[in-house]
Amino acid sequence: MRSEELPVIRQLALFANMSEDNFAPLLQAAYLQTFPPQVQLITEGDPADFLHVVVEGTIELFAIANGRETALQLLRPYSTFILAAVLKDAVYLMSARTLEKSRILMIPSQDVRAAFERDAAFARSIVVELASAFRAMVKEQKNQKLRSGIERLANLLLRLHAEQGGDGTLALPCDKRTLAVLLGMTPENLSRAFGTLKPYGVEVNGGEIRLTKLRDLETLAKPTPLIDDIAT
Amino acid sequence: MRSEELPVIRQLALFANMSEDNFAPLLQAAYLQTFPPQVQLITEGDPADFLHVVVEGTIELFAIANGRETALQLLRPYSTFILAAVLKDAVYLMSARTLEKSRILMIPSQDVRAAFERDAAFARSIVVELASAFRAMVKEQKNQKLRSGIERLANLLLRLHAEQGGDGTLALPCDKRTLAVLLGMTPENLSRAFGTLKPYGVEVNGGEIRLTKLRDLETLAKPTPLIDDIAT
DNA sequence: ACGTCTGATTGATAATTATCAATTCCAATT
DNA sequence: AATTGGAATTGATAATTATCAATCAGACGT
Repeated sequence: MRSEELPVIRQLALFANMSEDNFAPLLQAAYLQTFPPQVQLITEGDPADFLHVVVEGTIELFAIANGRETALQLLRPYSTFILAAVLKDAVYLMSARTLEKSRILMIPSQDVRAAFERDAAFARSIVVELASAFRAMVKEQKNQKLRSGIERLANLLLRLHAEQGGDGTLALPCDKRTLAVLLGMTPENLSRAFGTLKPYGVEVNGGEIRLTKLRDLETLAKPTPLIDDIAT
Repeated sequence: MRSEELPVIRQLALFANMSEDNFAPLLQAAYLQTFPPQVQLITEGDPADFLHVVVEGTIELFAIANGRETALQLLRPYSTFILAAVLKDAVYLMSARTLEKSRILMIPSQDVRAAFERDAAFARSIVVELASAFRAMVKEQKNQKLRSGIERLANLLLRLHAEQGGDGTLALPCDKRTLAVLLGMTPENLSRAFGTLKPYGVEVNGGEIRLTKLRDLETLAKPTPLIDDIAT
């Protein structure tokens, strides 16, 4: 793999502390590919052949059972995904598709596992990444089981608002259909939830949202760092 | 720490491949304590000072927000918990309490992190353990978002049944109140769900369950390895 | 055996969420 | 400008789940 992205990849938390001797062969074996929107990259149940890194675009992790589909996570640069399956040499538990044109770095699983054995700094980064992913899942679980749909939406809006500068406006990261399944509700209910939030200063204009009564919205949402902080 | 459990602890997947030189000091710093039922061991939001290992008994991981409480996991020997918080040196995201008299091994966080740095085999075990925990959370997320309450109960019964020998009977691992919140429903609804499952051969007698129409129950539950297999 | 307590169940009702159908909106074409 | 197709919204209704209240059952101690 050769590309102008190499320096930025090198700087990712996962690779930053790796020795050059171990980084170079890892990337040599990797592919950097661009995919159009709505392409399914991986399918749950398949063996995990590659560790994926989102370099550009948006990826949706989703799962299907009983004819129902749900979204589990939305990934933006620079996130890895299915690290756990790669490390356990197991099958994928989630499927992944591009939501927009996306560039994905794919590193063969065995190379990742080999580098883990050889490079202690990489091993440390892997563990931090994995622990973070675990904690994100725990938070999502709490979000899902302890909050109503409206509360989940309110908190998501507050989080996006904060992430995007906190100037009173925010842009939704995907279409509302995907947002709905991500929040664990139907598109129809999401529409109604936005309606319910109108008295709390939520003005919707397509994918652009204005929050005019932050205080009120926060009172409703009751955000807590133990669910809503990305970092911790 | 001195005890007759030392050999069995040594055999746990997490420690089995560790060098004796690294294992001994890790356990020297650890505590093995017995707790009565209904004791809260850790509280979400507190800094993660110890890695916990259930040596005996049952532990419930739970979380509270908005005045609601939910159970996230039930742990039996020999499971570790809050590994992620320990590795990230972060606060607990979940609280833990004993459900019955339980013996817990507690290893100071910094010793775990130090051993991770020093012992490559331990590092590998940690990663496998963490990856497994992550995948368990993903499965639980899918279980929660893709299934109705009755389906979740049906699948849990099938899983317990298989774990306990598959002879047509099974014992619930905790009281029904805890079981209900674990399944993401109210105790009242769990009662009714059991009622709904009666035509599918589910006979309830306190915590003892008989499954007399396995085929029918499986048709309803539609279990899938991508949610219900512990191992994968 | 008796009361007492907690957990479990049942009934009645309300709140939440899903489903189905029908528009409406909007952007991309022709 | 008209057309078209997908997304979004809205309305009507149903299913699911929660809540509140009351009762019941069993374990426990006296």
